[in-house]
Amino acid sequence: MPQPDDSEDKPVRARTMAEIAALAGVAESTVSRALAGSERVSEETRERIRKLVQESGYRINSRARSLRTRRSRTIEVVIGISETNRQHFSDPFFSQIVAAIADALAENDYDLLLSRARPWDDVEGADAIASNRADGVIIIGQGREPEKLAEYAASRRNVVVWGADIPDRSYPVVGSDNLLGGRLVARRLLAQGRRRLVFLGDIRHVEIGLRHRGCMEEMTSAGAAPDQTLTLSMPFDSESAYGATRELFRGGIWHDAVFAASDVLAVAAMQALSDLGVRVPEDVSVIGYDDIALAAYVSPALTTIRQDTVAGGRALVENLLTLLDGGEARDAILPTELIVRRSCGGS
Amino acid sequence: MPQPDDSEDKPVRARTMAEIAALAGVAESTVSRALAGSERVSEETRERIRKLVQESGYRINSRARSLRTRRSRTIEVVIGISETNRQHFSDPFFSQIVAAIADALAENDYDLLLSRARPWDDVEGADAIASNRADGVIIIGQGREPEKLAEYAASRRNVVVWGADIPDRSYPVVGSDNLLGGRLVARRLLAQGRRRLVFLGDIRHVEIGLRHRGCMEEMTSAGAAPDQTLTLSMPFDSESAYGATRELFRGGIWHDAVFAASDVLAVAAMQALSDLGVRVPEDVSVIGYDDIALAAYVSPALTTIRQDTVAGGRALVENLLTLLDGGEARDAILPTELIVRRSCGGS
DNA sequence: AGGCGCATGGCAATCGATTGCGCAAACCCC
DNA sequence: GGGGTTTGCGCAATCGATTGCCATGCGCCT
Repeated sequence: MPQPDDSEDKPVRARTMAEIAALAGVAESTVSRALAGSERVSEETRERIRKLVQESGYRINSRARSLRTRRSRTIEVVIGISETNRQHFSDPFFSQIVAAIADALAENDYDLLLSRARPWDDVEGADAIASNRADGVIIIGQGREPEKLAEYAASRRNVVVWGADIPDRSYPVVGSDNLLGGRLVARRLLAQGRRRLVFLGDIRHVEIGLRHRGCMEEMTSAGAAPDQTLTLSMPFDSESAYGATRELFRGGIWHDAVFAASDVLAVAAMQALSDLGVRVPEDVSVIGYDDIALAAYVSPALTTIRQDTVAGGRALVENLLTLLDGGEARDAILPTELIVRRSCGGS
Repeated sequence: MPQPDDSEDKPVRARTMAEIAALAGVAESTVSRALAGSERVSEETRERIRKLVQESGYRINSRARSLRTRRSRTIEVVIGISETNRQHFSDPFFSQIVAAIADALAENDYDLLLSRARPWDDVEGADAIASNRADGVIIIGQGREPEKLAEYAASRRNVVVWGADIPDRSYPVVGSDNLLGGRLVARRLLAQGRRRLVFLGDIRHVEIGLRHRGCMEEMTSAGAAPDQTLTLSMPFDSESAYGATRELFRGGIWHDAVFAASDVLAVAAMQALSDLGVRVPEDVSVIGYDDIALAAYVSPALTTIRQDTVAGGRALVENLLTLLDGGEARDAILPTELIVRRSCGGS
């Protein structure tokens, strides 16, 4: 018969700070301070408590903690692009930037809450949606209704946005120079002698609109007749781009260049061209936007505008934490660079 | 001079339930019940409170709520694959499945917390890591140390895992049949007359190991000499796969097929082959695993084993919620299917 | 020996919402 | 009009950690 045993190796599970306190023979407040590393508790006591915590597998209850401290060390990330559904989160560009944000947050000991809805879309659902769950919000993309975003952000000092530096915004932004990006694309295509462009993407999205405008302005000022340019509006998915491209080129090759608003669209367009026997880049040049990881690995490799997601994620997080700290955020327009690869005749 | 105005259109901001209660002239408890839709509060009062909540822009403080209710309606998602860093979250496969999980959770009004560390990696950092922040945990991938995962999960009833049905596990799994997947790949390659295979991937990962084993077994039982097969171990990133493939084929084409543990690796391998002037699929067949969105759009289109992320995400969430509800989870081995495309000579 | 100061640690209020229990008003019936 | 039910609400404890302020004990100085 096993005798009751009070030896030290018995692993006592502790669930609350009070239990740890009892174990250590001190008050709850002391445990709290010890765990916070306060100088008010002697090094010796701190060490004893730390050990107890280890052994008992105790974990601070972060809900109670953040109720009291009014901070949760959690940041909410919202993909603002999609109007109809959330699936576009699976676009590699978005997941790359979310990953970058996650890493930057982790370095600062923050957690990342992936939001299921844009906070300014007032849900009519009778319930009051719970909130106060994150200390700050990072919004990816200004979407098609920047006014709503601006209104939402106007009353808060804990919102930063990945997007473009547009007028009337009420929040700090980090992003690439979309106008310049569009220009760079146009210049490259013009240098190649291409003039009959197809633009793929929904220009109602602020950033896409700017890319489009930059490209158009440059084309026009170079003397290309605007009516040689076709703009195909479409959502952010491969299927749409594939279908539209195929439809367009089915009758023959009149256009000689495709500028897609994102790499995902560009890759799908190239596939459509390939399926139709149209050669890239000989017959048609294709340029994308984002420089997702796979861009370099498709065949032909995709020429694209690089958006530095790692730098972007870091800048977003830094700005947000600065804001939360009472400081001022600094907008960051990241270097915007054309990466020339085979799809437009590069090496 | 603006006169003080008490008209009803003055938007009173309320921050706590107590304030709403004061506004409505009832007790806090009544507000709580009203918002919860309790029958204990008259429809009339409920309506009045609802209206007040709307006008005042009040949001329930979810921290206080979940402290009290002991549920947060939040699920933590952990990418268990990477041993060294977290960057692999940007692998399209992982982001697809995270997206699917996010959607399934949203349908059930749960939030998704993206974790920065695997909970069983005991951080030696002196601080007790906060916890109790999610009601349940979804782990993607069993990683290279399934025992640790098993130990972690053994003591809880709120963990589900995307992975393989291996012995000694202590948690429900959802996943594809990796062994069968490997077999299907081998059969296809054998049918094509390919016998000199290269396997790309880290077989220490449980799932990868099974894919590898299935493939090997099938090859061997078909009489292919095992020593004709080369296994290249590597992490989950494009660069490694590109480099290793290039290195291997630089000297000439001896192997006639590549089976990569993931599509990302496969695409990179194809790029390396293409850069070396090796033709796919004429000289070398390439098959991947996952069927990420881009697989159909690379050129040549990638043959691969499809993992249904949408069904998987849904199954994971359903199982987890069932567990949380006190029910029993049902392991789900999803249909495992070879999608034949050009990269192995398909249409 | 008395007094002062510092180092440690405990008390209790607090964060905001939830909920078991009990009370009061209203309504019914006889 | 009185007793018994409903119906609708309020009281107060509770979830677990944090923190301002006070209390205790000890060493040290004069």
